[in-house]
Amino acid sequence: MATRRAALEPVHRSRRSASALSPSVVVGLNAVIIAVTDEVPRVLTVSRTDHALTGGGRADALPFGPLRPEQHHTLERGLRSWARQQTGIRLGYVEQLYTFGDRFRDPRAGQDGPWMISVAYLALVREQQLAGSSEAHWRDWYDYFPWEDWRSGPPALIPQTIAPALSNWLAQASGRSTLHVRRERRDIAFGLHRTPWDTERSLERYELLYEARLVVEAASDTGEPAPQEAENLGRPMALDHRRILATALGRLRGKIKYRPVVFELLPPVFTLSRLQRVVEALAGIRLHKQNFRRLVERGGLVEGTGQYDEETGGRPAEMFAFRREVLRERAAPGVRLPGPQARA
Amino acid sequence: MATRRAALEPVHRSRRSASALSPSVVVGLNAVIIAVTDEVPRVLTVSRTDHALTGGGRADALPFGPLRPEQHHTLERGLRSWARQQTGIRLGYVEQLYTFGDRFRDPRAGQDGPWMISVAYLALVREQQLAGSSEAHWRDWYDYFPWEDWRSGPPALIPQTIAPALSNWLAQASGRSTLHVRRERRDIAFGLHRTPWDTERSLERYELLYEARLVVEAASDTGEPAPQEAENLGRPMALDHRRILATALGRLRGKIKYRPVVFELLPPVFTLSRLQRVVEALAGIRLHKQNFRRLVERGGLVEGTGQYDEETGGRPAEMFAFRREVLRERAAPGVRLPGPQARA
DNA sequence: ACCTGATATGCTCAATATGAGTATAAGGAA
DNA sequence: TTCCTTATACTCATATTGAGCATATCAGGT
Repeated sequence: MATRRAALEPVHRSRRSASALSPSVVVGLNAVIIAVTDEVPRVLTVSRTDHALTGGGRADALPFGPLRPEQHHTLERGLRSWARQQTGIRLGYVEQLYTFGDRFRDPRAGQDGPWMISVAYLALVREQQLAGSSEAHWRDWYDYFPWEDWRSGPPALIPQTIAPALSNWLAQASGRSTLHVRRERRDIAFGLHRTPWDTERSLERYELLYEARLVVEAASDTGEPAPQEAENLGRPMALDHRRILATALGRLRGKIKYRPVVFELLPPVFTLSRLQRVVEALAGIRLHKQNFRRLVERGGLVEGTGQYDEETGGRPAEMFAFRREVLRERAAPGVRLPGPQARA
Repeated sequence: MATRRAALEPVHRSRRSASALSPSVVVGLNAVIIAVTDEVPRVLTVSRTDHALTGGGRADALPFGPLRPEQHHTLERGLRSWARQQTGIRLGYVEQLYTFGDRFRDPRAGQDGPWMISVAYLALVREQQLAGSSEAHWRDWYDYFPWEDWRSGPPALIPQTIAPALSNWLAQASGRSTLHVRRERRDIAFGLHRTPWDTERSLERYELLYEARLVVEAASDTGEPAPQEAENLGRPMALDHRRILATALGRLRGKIKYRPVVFELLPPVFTLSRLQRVVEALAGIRLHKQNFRRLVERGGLVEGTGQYDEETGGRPAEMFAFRREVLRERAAPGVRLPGPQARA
């Protein structure tokens, strides 16, 4: 151990004092690549062995690679390069998401292991085939967060599994005030007790479940076995990748409301129904059709092209395109969601 | 040894090669600490020598320190610790802002110098005295961005200095399409040609000025002398700190609209006028008084306490307090800005 | 006591925007 | 034709906004 450490020192120290001040920091780059194909929002994952998980099996992971300062001129370019290498996809729209450093250390690396911080990015692409050879897969993001999909009403999972399990977690609170704090967090996160469901709180929800040890990652991080419920609470991912994905989900759900980013997920022309289905897929709720149309059309976000889609199976739908001029006209142009439709 | 190496494999191929792959990355932590004291939003700065600037003089900088993995258990705690050390202030509300890695390299370090990435945080505190000894100062953030303050109408700086300088920059565009792109960026960023002023685009504005070489930092980074206009376009900061501050400004302006963060800047009880002045200071615009009051009061964001402030110099104002229950009632509780008041 | 000048707080009203439908149009299939 | 399906148009009660006018309550001067 000691020798190993010593052997490493020179590498880190070589560049003068700055390095000596903060040794052994590895910067990772993670990509959350999102597309929407017929009603389902998908995330691009790669498969990788994760020793923390169930006996060294393979787990879903986000495309990832360490920052290489000599090659990557910027963080974002490094990210693009890794994404391309691991998935074959050339990214278009990319935005920085968050930098994770708090919770993630490889448990086996020990206290003096290298500190890893991950800079995560969100990328939006149009649906596309993957090159056959790669380890990459498109997966429904609701596989990871089944409680986030309210498109066909409130998921039964919440009253049946999550709420009871969280009540249990409440009961374990030590003092009166922790109890109160926990109850408030639970209610706000999951929309319990007359609190409305807030689509953007996906990260809070995941973190709450993690804290209550209800997702399998929490169990593997602590070494304790996962409780029964965890099996039903979504597909796990490697390391803290599901947390990163939850962050992406919340961010994207918020952003579509005030910036026209949905169009990154759509072809240049599309029907309003298709636009609506994409928004619904992301937000995880159903919207009132006529009002949605009124909002995007009269809001100047889209314009008709005069072409018609004959494949609808009903009356042909007009094809629309994003109306770029809206950027000049309105301060925060996005798909403001009209009140959610009552349950289907 | 071999076992250990294998165990780390998934994360990055062993410590040794990981370091070899990404040598010399220094992670810095920057704090943008904001307070509002009588109508002026302030940022906490420290003075530091900056060799890139005007012959090694001293420049304003944000509290900053490198991440020390051995000491700092999380990024945020590292940040708090540095902020405390450099300014004496113990931070309350803190959120991560952005990670900067793209533009900032110390010019003198050369190509193979250590790569520095900075994780910047936004902190909100109540107005408070600074310990006398420190190098820290509270500064009006509009000293750095004079064009951002629209509280007494559109700043003359924009039509008089910025617009002409940017037109000049437009003229230097090479092709027809770059010209078009530049014009659109300019108009949207600065609200020119019937585009509305968007308070949240402060980063875009700063970056545009930087690109057009109209702020002194741009000049020092390239080695060229700063053009005349740059002197009037805000007080400079060390390195890329003004960019970080511009990011903070935009983020905060956006966030007050959907999360009740303003209250972090206020004492537990306050008059509605004071609340309004704080919001106006941040947003940089004046609001319609009666409508503002209606919005926060009827929106359930605050509640009267029955106490009155006798110091108004007019009719005493009732003291209000943040109403925590709003978190349960509304999905995105914040100070939605009522339409800006017509110019004073 | 009575103005005047500040603020604070209340109330009105027209113009829009929203939520929730109902009605009609235009295709394909039985 | 008659259904069934999806698209698109129009309606209408209600809520939210933008913009002002009106009144209340203090301090200070006369």
